[in-house]
Amino acid sequence: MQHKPIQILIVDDHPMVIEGLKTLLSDDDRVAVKCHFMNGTDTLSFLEKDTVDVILLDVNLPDINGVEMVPKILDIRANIGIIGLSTYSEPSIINQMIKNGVKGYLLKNATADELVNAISQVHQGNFYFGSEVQKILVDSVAQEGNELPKLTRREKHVLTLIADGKTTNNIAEELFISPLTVETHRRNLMQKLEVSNAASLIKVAVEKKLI
Amino acid sequence: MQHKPIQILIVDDHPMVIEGLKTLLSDDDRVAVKCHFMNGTDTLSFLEKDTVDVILLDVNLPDINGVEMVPKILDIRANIGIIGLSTYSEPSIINQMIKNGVKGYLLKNATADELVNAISQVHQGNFYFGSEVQKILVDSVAQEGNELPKLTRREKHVLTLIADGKTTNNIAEELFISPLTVETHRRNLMQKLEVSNAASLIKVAVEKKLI
DNA sequence: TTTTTTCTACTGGTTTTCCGGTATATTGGT
DNA sequence: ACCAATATACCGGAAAACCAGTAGAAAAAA
Repeated sequence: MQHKPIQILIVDDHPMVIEGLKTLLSDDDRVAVKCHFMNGTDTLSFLEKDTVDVILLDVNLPDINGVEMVPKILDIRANIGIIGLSTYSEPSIINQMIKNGVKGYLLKNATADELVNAISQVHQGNFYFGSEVQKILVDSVAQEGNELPKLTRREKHVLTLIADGKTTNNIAEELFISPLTVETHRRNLMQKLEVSNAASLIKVAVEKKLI
Repeated sequence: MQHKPIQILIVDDHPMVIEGLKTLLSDDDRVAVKCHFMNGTDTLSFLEKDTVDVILLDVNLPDINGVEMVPKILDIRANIGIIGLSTYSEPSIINQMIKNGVKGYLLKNATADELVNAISQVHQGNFYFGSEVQKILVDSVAQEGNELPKLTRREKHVLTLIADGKTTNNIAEELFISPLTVETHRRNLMQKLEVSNAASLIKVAVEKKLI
């Protein structure tokens, strides 16, 4: 006996991607695209009234960030499976998405097979991640412990001022504190980020997106 | 009398985008998608034997960069209209593409209307750029003159070593030159990028994508 | 082949950063 | 009220960076 098709909701602001997904999924009768939305708010208000089994969620929406969408969706319908979709594989975003509760993640170069696979796996309560995405997950496990150190508010502030080319004295004047204090902050920053001068301090700060 | 439909070639490595484009264009009988390829080499070898009127060309291909594809295509078939396609609007890429000879550029959030419009305009020998893309073009004209200073090969090298936290002496050893020379390079770098210390040097270098 | 740019190198001096510590208010959370 | 984290501040000294100016080789462009 034939199962009832898995109801799909597509959220993506690119018409061509929406149409593409619909076409790719139309050949397979295990899935059925119920509807689509091109922004976050419409999606959420739809979910208040109606539901689906699996959501294909683009991370780059015009109104609400995809990462923020996930908990909002799960808040309304806890048992919807969410599959993240994006063009490029940015480790930080993928990690965030997974933390927030997506069950799958695909890049947009996924094939129809991968798509249907992901959907049915996620619908059964399993996880499914595309091969590139898996590679990223492995990498991020490998460098576990390399978590970015937490900087205090003051340190972040001083950091940006250093990046602006201000000297210790400049910064001290600007913050109405002693230059010696500023230096202490700078030294703590360098220690936390494991560097030995301001130049590489800025480099790793940019790399770790602290600026 | 009905015109012969404009023959289209799609080049994109995302199956869902290909299908989406085909679907979006299928409603309009002024255009006809002849075929598609998912990489640059296949595209070029096709063009050796056959041709089309307009190419929809993704800038992110697995093998050949989209920017480099443009002259290669025009080299084979000078009178094909090329429309660039990308997800995000990066000014430098768009400028490069235009320099290389694309007649249109769209972001992937384009609607079916925009697509068909762009295609027919380009086919008639005109230009067509999406609204976001136009904004970028205007911006890049507005800040003309703010061109990034040209760094010499040596300067770039020194710059990266500074970013790695190396001191003047370290760099001198590594390059087998006098520390005084390295310092001269550093000073020239700071002058060219209009900063007064290594920290902000790195910051602007990153901003201007020199690292 | 000239001319220009780039790479190299120096003198001499000032400023700033960096390092090893130490230490006390202040604030935030439980 | 208490403890941890944060922000504050200091000393003394070494190291490195920064500034202003000059200038000769080498390489690239005209």
